[in-house]
Amino acid sequence: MLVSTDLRPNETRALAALFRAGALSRAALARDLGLTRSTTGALVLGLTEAGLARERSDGADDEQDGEGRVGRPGILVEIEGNGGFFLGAYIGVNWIATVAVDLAGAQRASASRAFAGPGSTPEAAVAIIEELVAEIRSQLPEGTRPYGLNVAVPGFPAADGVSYHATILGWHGVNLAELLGNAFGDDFPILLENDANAVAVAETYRAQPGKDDEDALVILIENGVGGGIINAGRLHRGRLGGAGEIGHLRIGDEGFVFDAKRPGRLESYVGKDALLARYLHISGRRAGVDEFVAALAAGDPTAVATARDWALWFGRGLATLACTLQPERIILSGSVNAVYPFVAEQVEAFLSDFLAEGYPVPTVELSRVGADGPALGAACLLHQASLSGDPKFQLRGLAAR
Amino acid sequence: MLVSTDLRPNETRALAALFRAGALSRAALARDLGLTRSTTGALVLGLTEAGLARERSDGADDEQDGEGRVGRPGILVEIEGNGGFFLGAYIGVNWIATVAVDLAGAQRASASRAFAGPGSTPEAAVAIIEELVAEIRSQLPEGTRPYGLNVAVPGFPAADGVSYHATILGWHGVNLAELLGNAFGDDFPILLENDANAVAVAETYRAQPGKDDEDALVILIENGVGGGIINAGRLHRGRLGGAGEIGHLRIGDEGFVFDAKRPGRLESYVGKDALLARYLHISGRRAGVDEFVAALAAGDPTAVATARDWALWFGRGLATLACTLQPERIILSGSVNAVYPFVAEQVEAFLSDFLAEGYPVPTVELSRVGADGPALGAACLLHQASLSGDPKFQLRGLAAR
DNA sequence: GTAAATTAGTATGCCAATCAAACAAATCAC
DNA sequence: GTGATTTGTTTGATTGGCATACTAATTTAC
Repeated sequence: MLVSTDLRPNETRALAALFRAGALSRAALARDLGLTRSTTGALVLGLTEAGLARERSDGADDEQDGEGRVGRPGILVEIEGNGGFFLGAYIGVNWIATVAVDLAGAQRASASRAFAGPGSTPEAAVAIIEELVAEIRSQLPEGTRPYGLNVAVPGFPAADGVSYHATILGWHGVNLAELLGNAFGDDFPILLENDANAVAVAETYRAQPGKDDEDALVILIENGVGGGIINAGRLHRGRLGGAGEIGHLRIGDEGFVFDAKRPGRLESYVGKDALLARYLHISGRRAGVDEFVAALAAGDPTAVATARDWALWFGRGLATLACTLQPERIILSGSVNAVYPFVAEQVEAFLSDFLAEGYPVPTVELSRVGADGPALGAACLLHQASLSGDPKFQLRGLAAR
Repeated sequence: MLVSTDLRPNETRALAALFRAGALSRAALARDLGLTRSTTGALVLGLTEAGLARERSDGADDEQDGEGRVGRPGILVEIEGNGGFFLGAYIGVNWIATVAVDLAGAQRASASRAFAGPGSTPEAAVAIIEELVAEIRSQLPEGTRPYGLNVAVPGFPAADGVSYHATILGWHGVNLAELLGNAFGDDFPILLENDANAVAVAETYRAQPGKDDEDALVILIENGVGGGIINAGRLHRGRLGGAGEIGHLRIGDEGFVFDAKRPGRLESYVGKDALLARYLHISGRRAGVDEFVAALAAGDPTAVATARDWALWFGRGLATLACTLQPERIILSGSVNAVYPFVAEQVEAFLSDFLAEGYPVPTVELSRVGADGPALGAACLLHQASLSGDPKFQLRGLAAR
């Protein structure tokens, strides 16, 4: 009879090692885990029987630099994606999205729906998530049960750590965990995560095979400026998940848009509103981002001047953050990304000028993940928790008993 | 025959659990580790025989809220401090210090010596460390071999990750790891750590029993302003250990002391030089920190005005950092601490004003560890690595074979 | 005061995870 | 080809951990 069984510690460790490396021979895995080849052979046998790993058939052993090495070549073992699924969701201002990530870390299903965030109730959002989760679950192989659902929200828990504030949605003191718990019962564990944090994970989680200790800063620029911090491959949350709220970074005295209570903040210089307000101020033209970018591309001097001002403050902010956090990469996301290519040189020159000699200059890159970012990152966080051996997200496999 | 043997994974996990909790009964330890009581009993027997744990005799079971609980009371087991030692050193501008921390996390030995940092060679510093290490080793029980030496340095590795820059000592491109390796051979592993990072660890490592997931920001204020970031109880290093270099945070346009290349930085407003320069500007008096504090205590209006200006910019900087990192505690260290009590209210009012509603306000505290901070923190980092199961710092015990 | 309930610690037998050692298989170097 | 090297598997032995008892020490109920 086939039953679902919890994985033993070394099985989880083996999967984590396979995930890190992409694929490994049994012998290489044994070295990685500090076990003997015989033990590892048995381990891999157990994992394949449980449907969590498989021998790689395709393309032979191309990725491993096996060519030129003496001795019998190994058979690469990799994670079987269908071994498990992790759900992520995003409650945005305009839409709600859900995705499923498989055990191999690949996105396997997604579904989304328009949602008029401000003005809608949390209950309405949860109802939509419930429907979308049913939809993506139907896209997954028969009989699979996800390991959890992580919901990215544009807000933060209050000081009590439970009730959520999502100002941008007009929600205050909402117990989202309870609402979601009511909807999904005890099917699987449910988590909540700030959306900017989730995007940061989506942008960096396993961005390069074999590299899982990245230091990165992901910056989201819309009207507000938010961000997420990745330290050694792990999300830096801070006390309530609010670390990375760099919009309030005070870099000057006023700002392009003035805020009496908190003047001089980063977002009042580099946010979307701020950029367009500056353009209005210089050119007298009221434009959207697309129009502004078109003017910039056409060489309109007022647009160029606006972009230069913007780049100056943006560079200031990045330099400050680079000193404080010393990331390897800074990744930009949001609609203002369309402007960045026009000022990349200026910003990066400012950045490296500002940093002390010998200080590593981070690269500045544009987002790779698209609109699915928050939901994808939320799912990746579950994937990470499962492979790190967190007992709450303990992996399971099918075993003959 | 007694031989030294590596600990098995569960033995290390048990020690880590004992360290977190201070002391646990075998039954409580079993629950913590997810093992049965019988297994845990055997585990504890092994640890006590290996000289790494012991039953607590003193003061009975006071700390555990054992009173009023039904059932047979447990016998508390705690770490035997003599089970192992971790060495930390600090190369300062004026002195070199070394300390030893035992397996229970207690400081057990220290020795220091004056050192004219700028002008001295790295070789001279290493020679002094060698002597001081011999000195503190002689203070430890016979025959103990430390698990490692971690040296806190006022500098950072270059982009190559190896050669060190310590501008304040006048050292550039020094391969400290090699020099230390030559001095100590393969006696034990040797690490290097930035001094501000080490202080951050010293201030937070096991500050409260049972709490090991603190989010804190430690700020060092001398002429320069540096710092270290603790995220969930772990040091946030950034790419080369330079995270927390908040002195370059740009919070204004100029500064109390002007720096043409990087104007408006935090340290040009709140560093010791900046504070005293401001005082000179307002009062016309050239003073040291002690004199300034005396004037402040005496109610000298120019000193009060200076402190108010200082508090304003300091509050700005703290608010910015609190948003970015969301720490639970901000801990201040350095000679300027003497000024802080006079402006604590202003700074903290500014801080909570600036933070958004619902945002947790960090507490601001003054340093608890003294001059030994950097060396102590360096040693604590080794302690942490050992108990976290890092194979490089694998704990060992004596066992009959 | 005594009995019942509860929890801690230990002893015993069993299972299974791991190892060490040996062997067969597949490749490279010559 | 032959030898060297590395992989994967088999075998038997070891041991780490569990379930299940059992005894010990304390609180609660009566």
